[in-house]
Amino acid sequence: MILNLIKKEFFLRDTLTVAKELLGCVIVRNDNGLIQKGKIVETEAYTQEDPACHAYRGKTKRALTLYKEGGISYVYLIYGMYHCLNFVAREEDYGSAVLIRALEPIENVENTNGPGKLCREMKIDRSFNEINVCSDESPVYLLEGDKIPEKNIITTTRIGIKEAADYPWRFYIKDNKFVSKK
DNA sequence: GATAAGATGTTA
DNA sequence: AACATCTTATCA
Repeated sequence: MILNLIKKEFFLRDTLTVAKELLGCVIVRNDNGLIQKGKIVETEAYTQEDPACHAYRGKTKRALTLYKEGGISYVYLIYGMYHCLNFVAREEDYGSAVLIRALEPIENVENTNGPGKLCREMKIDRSFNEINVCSDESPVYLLEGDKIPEKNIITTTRIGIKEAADYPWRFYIKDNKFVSKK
């Protein structure tokens, strides 16, 4: 099976659409020739109008990445010990991103059913912030994957936040064993 | 400069 | 259910 790189235009769309269509796509981690791969099975959307989003309070130093043009990564540290991997969506000057919450292992990965875990497993830290994920020259990039039928996509509320916790902006693949648990 | 809270994971 | 542990944002 030939897998194509995801084009930048993919990210320059509505954040919820990007979050939904990222399901089934493949994250590739190239660590000096060591290749790790995982299929995205769970995502969450965050936008500028969303009180739970880092970009909600404007262009702070950390949120600056979110306001850049889509197609790059956004990595931040949470609770002082865990990294979270996001992909920036929308055009320049609109702050939004899609949080990757869980992967299904494909190659050289195990136990990636949580945002902090998948970053630890793939050795992703803040030096991976703002990298282009639409090029196979990058240490982390994305490939087109299975098209997930609409009926197999579950839409529900997000996890681990207090603000706007009732937004149905979390998406995951139905019956997939690797989705993070409550 | 100080302080409070956080898009989590592990352990008991 | 508690805790580990530190960056970021928001005050003063």
